[in-house]
Amino acid sequence: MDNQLYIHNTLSRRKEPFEPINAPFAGMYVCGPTVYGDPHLGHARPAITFDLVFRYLQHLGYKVRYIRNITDVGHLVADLDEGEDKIAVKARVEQVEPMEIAQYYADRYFVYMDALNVKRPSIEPRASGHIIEQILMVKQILDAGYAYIVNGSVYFDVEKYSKTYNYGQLSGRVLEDLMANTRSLEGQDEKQHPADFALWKKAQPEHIMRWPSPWSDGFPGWHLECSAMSTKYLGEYFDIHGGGMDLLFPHHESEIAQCQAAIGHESVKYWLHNNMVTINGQKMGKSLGNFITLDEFFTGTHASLVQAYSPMTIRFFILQAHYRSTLDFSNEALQAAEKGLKKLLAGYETLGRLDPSPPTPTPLTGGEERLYPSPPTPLPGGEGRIATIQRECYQAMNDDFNSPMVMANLFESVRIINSAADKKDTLSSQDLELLKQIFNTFLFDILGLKDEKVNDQHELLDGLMKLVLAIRQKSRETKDWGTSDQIRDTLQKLHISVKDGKEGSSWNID
RNA sequence: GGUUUCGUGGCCGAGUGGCUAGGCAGCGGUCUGCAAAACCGUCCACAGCGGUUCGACUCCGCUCGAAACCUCCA
Repeated sequence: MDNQLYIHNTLSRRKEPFEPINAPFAGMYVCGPTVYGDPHLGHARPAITFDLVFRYLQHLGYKVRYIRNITDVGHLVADLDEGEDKIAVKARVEQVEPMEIAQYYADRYFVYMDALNVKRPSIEPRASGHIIEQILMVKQILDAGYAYIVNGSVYFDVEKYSKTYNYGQLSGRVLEDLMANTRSLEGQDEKQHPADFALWKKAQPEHIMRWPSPWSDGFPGWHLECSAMSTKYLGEYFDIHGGGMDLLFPHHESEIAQCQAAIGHESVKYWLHNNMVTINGQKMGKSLGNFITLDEFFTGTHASLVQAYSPMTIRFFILQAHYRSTLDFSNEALQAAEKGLKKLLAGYETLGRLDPSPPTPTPLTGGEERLYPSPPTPLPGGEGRIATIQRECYQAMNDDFNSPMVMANLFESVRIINSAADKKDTLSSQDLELLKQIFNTFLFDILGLKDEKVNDQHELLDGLMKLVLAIRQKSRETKDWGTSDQIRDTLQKLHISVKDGKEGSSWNID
């Protein structure tokens, strides 16, 4: 069995064996949110994707330091006033401190990511808290000769850089093409070359967010924070850098250039990029205004939503697609996710109630008349069948985190569990143990899904329900269907479903 | 225009050179006081046209269509 984890490296555009630089330690940096708006479905995708990576690496025994930044300095806005800070714009509109806005939305982000059962990263550094490190890196790049100063701003010299290094190695871009296709605002621009980008930007008088530097009172450039903070916390060469595909160019390309220029060598071994969530075939994003916030999903308060969808439904929905594929939003797809998740969780509950079958002779299969007793042959599959599922789950995860394949295997497990519950299949105590282990490992620990209805009152509720169902059972035995149905209907109104089976009634919170 | 990628059944989505992905929905059964759930069976597929091959949905080429990036965006 191949235990090697393979991950798709955007740099090489192929799957490569994951070999940490400094095992058993592994370092991972992921581009986090710019906190100037409520988190939407698009934010959930990278958070959950790299949560999956984080969880699996930990499961494999790596000691992972996972860094996800909070961008609270803001980026330049091109379509508004030149050189203005995104967060500053919003702050003026709402008449509050810019950092207050950042704090508010950062808090919101944490709350919604917690709801999605996304584990908190090891460190969540803020750009505003690392101005010194960023200034230091600008100096390093200046010293190395790959930047120039104009009117208090510092720009990265892409043209010079590309004479020695390959600017475009990540995105497959060619500098000449970038030249030919960047056509706007060249006259008033301070840049020597259209492809150059800011490392430090002098603040305009109305610009609120600003810090002193050797060059001007200003703010760091678009791409610098990630280079500075990843280097600070993970070192000059680390394992994984992740983010959305939309960040590939120019953000990540520029990060590579910055680190190369400042440090003198590559800084990232594996680049991972998650694909976009689409809506009607288009990217769901801030700029298009077609995003649906997580809050709107959880409460069902958005014109496009026919109902509310729970955090775990959203998580399931995202994990049922491979992270490098686009994922199309629709109510139908989310409802399918909701039902699928429910089925998996119900399967796990059923598993907990199953008694191991004694080693019985082969049950009557086929129904043909038998002239003599059949020998006690092992059942089809037997214990190897469960072990195969477990192995395939690992193979799926090892194949670039193929969560949809893991889910398919879990559904196969549910089918087996339900068959056993229906007495159409038998499972040994070892089978049951292994199944429990598979669910705990893959469904709960690695995929990070959980049963949302479990709460502190569970024991009390359980006791009450046993009582209620015992009373109902009595009424059923006397064929008092009126009482029996009254109990069931009333419980249903409280969102508790009662199901009558051969072995008595069971209940479930919807 | 350039770069990157994609086009799978009613919907969402895996995957592979020859063997059922899976979920949801549909249909037919079993079970059941009724219901729900579950189980069994079943329908619907690989954009189009060429090429390579004993054989392609899977490789190659072209055509058509779509997306992301080239400006802040997860």
